[in-house]
Amino acid sequence: MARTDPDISPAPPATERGRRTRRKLLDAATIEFGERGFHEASIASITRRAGVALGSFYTYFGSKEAIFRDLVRDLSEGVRQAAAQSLAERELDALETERAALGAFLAFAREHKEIYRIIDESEFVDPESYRLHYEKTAERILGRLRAGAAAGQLRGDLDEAHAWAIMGMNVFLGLRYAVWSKGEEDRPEHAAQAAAMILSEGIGPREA
Amino acid sequence: MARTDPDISPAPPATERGRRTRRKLLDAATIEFGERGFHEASIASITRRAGVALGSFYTYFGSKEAIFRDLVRDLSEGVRQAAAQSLAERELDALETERAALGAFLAFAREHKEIYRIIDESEFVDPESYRLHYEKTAERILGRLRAGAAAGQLRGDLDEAHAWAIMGMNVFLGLRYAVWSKGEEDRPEHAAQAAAMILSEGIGPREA
DNA sequence: TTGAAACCTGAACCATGTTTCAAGTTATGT
DNA sequence: ACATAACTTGAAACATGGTTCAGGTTTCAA
Repeated sequence: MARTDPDISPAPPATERGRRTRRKLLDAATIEFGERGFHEASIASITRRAGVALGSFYTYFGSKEAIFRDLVRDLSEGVRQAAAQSLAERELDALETERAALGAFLAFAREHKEIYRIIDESEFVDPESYRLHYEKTAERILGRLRAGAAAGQLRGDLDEAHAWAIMGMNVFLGLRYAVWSKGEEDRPEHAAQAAAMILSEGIGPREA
Repeated sequence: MARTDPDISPAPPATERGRRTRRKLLDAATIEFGERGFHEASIASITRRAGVALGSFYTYFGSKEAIFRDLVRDLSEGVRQAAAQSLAERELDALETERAALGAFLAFAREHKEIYRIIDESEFVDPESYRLHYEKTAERILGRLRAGAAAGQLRGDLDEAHAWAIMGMNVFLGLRYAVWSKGEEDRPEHAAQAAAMILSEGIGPREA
C-alpha cells in the first residue's frame, strides 16, 4: 500500500537535507538529459552525477518520466522568469519590446542549449508539459500585443494566431542562430533584425 | 564479414518482391512511429502490421534507428513534392505564394499529423535528418523570396534569416491550428490570414 | 531445368537499464 | 534523551524488446 505511482512524484521533501538532495538530482538531470536526451540518459548516471545512491532517486521521483516532467516545468518557469526580468528592465514601445524579447530569448538559448533541447524533447516524452509551456508563452506574447494595441502602437486586430506566428519565428530563429550557430557569421543580432523588420513593415516592396 | 552495420541499411532490394516488402515495412513504420513515437514503437509491432516475419526486418534495415532515418528522408521528400505540386498549379505573386504555401502546409499537416510528428521527433532520434529537412525547406523558401524580390514584388534585402522566420511561423501555426486543432473555432484559414497580414504589412498601427 | 542469389521465418539469445527492497543512518520534535 | 519519521544505500530482481541465426522457400537468369 501507498505504492509509489510511477507517474507521480512522491510527497515533497520534509527536511532541508531532503530538499538539497532533490535539487542535486534535478541539476544532474538537467545535464544528463541535455547531453544525452531522454532515452540515452540513465538514472544511474544521474545519481552518479548528483553523488547520491541509485535507490535515493525513488525517494524523490516516481520514475524516469516523472523527473523529466518535474524538470521541464521547473525549466519552463525559469525561462519565463528570465524573460520577464529582462523585459522589466527598460521601458520600451511595443515593437521594441518584441525585438527585445527575441534578443533575450536568443541570448538565453545560446547560453542554455540544454534547456532548449529538454523543453523541445518534452513534446515526445511528456506532451502535456510541452503544450503547457508553449500555450503559456503564447499567452504572454498575446498580452503584450494587446497592451501595444491599447497604446496605439500596434494594430488593433491582433489575436492568438499572431502570437503563435511570432513565437514560431522566435523559436526557429533561436534554433538556427543560437543553438545551431557555428561560426562568427551566424549573428543572433542579425536574426533579431530580420524578425523586427518583418513585424514592423512586412516583406512587401518598399513604398516609393 | 559483411556484418550488418546497424547504422546503415543493407543494399536495396534486388527483386520486385523485395521492393514490395520494404515498402510494406516503411508504411507500417509510418503508422507505428506516428502513433506511438520512436521509443514506444517496437519492431515486432511494425513487422506484425506489415504482415511480415520479425527476421525479415533486418533484410531491409540495419536497425530501428536505420528505418527511422530512411523513413524521415522518405517523408521529407514526400512533403516537398506535395508542396511543390500545390504551388505549381497556379500562377501567383510573391505574397500570395507564401500564403498558398502556408495553406498547403496546414492542409497537409491536418491530413497527416503522423508525418508532422515523425519529422519533429527526428530532432532527437536522428538530428542529421532533422537538420537536412529544415535546411532544405528554408532554402526553398529563400528561393521564393529571391524570385519575388527579382520581380519587384518583395523587398530586395531578404535573406536566410527571413526564410527561417517564415518557416518558424508556418511550423508553429501548423502545430497549433492543424495538429492540435480541436473544435470548429480553430480555423486554419484564420491562421493563414494572420500570417499573410504579418508578411504584407507587419503588425504596426495602420497608416492614417 | 537448374543452380545461385534473394528473400522469408520465428524462436531464442542477450544487453540494457529501470525498479525494488531490506537494512542502516541521520534529522526532528518533545 | 528518546522515539519516530525522514532519508540513504547498492546489490539484485526483473521486464523489455532489439538482434541474431540456421534452415526453409521463392525468384530469376542462363
